[in-house]
Amino acid sequence: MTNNVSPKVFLCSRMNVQLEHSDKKEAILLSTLDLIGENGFHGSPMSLIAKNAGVAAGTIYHYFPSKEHLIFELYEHIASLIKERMFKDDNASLPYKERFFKLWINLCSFYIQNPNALTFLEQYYSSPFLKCNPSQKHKSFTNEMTRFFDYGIDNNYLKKLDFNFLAPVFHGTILSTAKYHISGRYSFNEESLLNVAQIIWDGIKAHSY
Amino acid sequence: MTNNVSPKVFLCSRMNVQLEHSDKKEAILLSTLDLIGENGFHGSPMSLIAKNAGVAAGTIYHYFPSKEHLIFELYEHIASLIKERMFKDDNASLPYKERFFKLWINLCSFYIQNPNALTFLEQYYSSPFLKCNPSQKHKSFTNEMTRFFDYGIDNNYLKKLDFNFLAPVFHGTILSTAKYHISGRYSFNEESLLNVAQIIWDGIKAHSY
Amino acid sequence: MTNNVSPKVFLCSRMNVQLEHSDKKEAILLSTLDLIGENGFHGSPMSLIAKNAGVAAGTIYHYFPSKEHLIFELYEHIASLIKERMFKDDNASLPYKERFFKLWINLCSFYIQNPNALTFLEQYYSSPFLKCNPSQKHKSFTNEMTRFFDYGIDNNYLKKLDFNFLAPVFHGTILSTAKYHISGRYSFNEESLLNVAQIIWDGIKAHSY
Amino acid sequence: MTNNVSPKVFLCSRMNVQLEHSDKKEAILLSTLDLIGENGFHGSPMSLIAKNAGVAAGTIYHYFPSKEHLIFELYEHIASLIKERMFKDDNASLPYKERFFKLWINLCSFYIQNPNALTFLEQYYSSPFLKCNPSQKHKSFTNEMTRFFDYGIDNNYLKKLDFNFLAPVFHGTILSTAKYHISGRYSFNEESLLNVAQIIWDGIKAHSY
DNA sequence: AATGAATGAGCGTTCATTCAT
DNA sequence: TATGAATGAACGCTCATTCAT
Repeated sequence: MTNNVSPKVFLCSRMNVQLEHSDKKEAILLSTLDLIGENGFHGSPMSLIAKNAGVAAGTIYHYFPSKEHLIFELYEHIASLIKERMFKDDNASLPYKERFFKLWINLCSFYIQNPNALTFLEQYYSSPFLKCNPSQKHKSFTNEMTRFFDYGIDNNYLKKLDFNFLAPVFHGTILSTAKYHISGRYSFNEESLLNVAQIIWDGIKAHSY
Repeated sequence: MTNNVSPKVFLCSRMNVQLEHSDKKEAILLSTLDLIGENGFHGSPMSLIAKNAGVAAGTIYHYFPSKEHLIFELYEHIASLIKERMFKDDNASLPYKERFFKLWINLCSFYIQNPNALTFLEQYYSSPFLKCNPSQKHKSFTNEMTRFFDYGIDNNYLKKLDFNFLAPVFHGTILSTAKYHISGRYSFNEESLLNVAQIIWDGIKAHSY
Repeated sequence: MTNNVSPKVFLCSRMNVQLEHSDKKEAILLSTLDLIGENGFHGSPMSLIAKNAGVAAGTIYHYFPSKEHLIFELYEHIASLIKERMFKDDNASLPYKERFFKLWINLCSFYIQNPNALTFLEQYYSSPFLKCNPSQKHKSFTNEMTRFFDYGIDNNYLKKLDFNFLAPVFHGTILSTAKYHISGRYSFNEESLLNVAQIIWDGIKAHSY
Repeated sequence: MTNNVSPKVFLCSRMNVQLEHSDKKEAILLSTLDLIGENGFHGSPMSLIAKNAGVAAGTIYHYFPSKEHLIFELYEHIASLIKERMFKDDNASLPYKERFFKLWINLCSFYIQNPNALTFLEQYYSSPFLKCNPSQKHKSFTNEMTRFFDYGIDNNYLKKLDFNFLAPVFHGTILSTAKYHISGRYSFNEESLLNVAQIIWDGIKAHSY
């Protein structure tokens, strides 16, 4: 992995971009991410989030109308971050294969560097939260991916595969790989991540390619 | 999908094998699965599990010493079921590729037919539950998969890939595909599942194959 | 102390006298005494009393209409036992001083040999149980003591003291001494018990005596 | 008795010394004392303690981490109070006999004026609470008494008696007398209390005295 | 007579949220 | 804006008691 900044600092510094209007709000979001990442929703009462953020419990309610909204807003932040990080050095002029590897590695590295973000997302997706919120951020992310895969198919880099086949393959392998790493079962480095991405690439690349 | 029995009945009928000594215990486990599948751990208080199972709250504690144990036991049941279902028609004398497709489809179909089981497992794995229990069932499942992949590599059906690369690819795509289906974003049928499995197969099969 | 039979066996054997019509009832009473002596009322659920007695929970209700009645009946047993033990070798023809020491030592020894009985009584008296039950056994015991003290006063062995002054002095020192012993703060033997009784005797004996 | 202030007000006013930082905390402690005094630990659920104190159930947990801690803190308060009250007008320059009577009467009066405190202590000592906490307060109280008795023996006011004989005699008679009074069997006034104390004094005073 | 599964009211405790300051 | 004491509904769990067998 090229980025060796510590996960929390990294995430924090990115958040500053959007949060600079209030140190407290940022502190609350980070505290929430930390705690949920470590202990899950169960283990993250508002009182602890407040304490961990260095604010009073009531203060959280100046920034977020409820715990549910706080979590939703954190989700949106992380979703933004993910999109930004994933496509940060993407460029349509690069070779397509290289772009694919970049995207795959970027996202997987992000999860590995920010395990709390991954844990949070897993909890978020497997909770009743999502059911009411078909987040705009998520759609935007999906659109970007659709465009990328369509481009690959249209230009004969990829097999003619439905996006709905490609998406789970792409994202599912990334998630599982990152979770494998985080769980400690295997420690991936850049080379081994490339090996996994290569499997996926071999699976989706056009035969002629 | 060939099996069109409703998920709950299916799961129930399999469970009978191990639970026939008590209708109540079975009802409690099924109620737990239903509720956690629908509402998560949060949304499944013991009182509701009891009500949903048609028993009194205290009755649960005749069968399970605590909510944690109830959930763990449910996990073990589902893990057993998964292993059984996945390998149910596997046979070393079949062509390796066919075996691979069978395994992939079996597991993915199980999740699709038992969405509550999938949701439950997702919650279970992303909770603090697993951290203390490196379940025997899970190890046994992993061993079986290791053997299957080793066999494929040794006999030159698969590329020489580390099991730690294969496992996330295999399981990650299955999970994501099933979740895609369950979320309603795309409705997979047997043919489309085969298409996804084909992607993975293309990614891992030996070049010579 | 002359009696060196183990406390439980002793208590048990005495109870047989009154309980021989049913081993189960006896077992339940003894189990109750044991558990309450060890763990208090809190720590003695009916289920545990049953288990400890080797019977089913429901069986207790064949012998006792409720936990409260069970405890009351146990109280009555112990109260009987105490009276019997205390006056067991009393005899109006013995020297009065000797009789006093015998009574004092008999009761104190009983408590020391049956710490569970003492604990039980302490709990019983400091519970809301007594408030409704001005037990007949207790009155009978009190009557006997009144007679003994009146006799001492009438015959000029004792100062002319109100029974209501003598009773707390007599019983209070016995209870405190036994509790001191049981708590382990000091290990009384027959000689040291006599020393304590001597203090009381010195306090109540007639000046002329 | 010289002090005829009502028990609760008296106890309350003394507690103010240590509790003035919070009316609620004081109210909770007093409510606990009242209820346990009346109904025992059993009959004093947190919900009732809260209601009786005029606070919400959850509020108790701002002041005490658990019911066990609440009870322990109440014990410590009462133990402090007892020591303070008992020795409040003691003075080494007074005649020893007078000091003895003062101490005996002070303690007995305290119990009589604060029957809930006595009931509470009885319950506390006969519960599994004490077993883990050989309270500092208790030791300090014991030390003070040891010093007092040693002084009496060294100066030939008292017989040469082991402290372990004197302590149960002293405390046992006080407890029993106060309980006799509280139970309503006999109504002690200052004179009759002195009569009881005189019995003890006659029992322990040096022959030469 | 004896069982023990089943009950459900009630317990100690937690925590999202409010509001007086 | 910020606090944190206060709230009370809801939780996981216990246990005296009942009753079909």
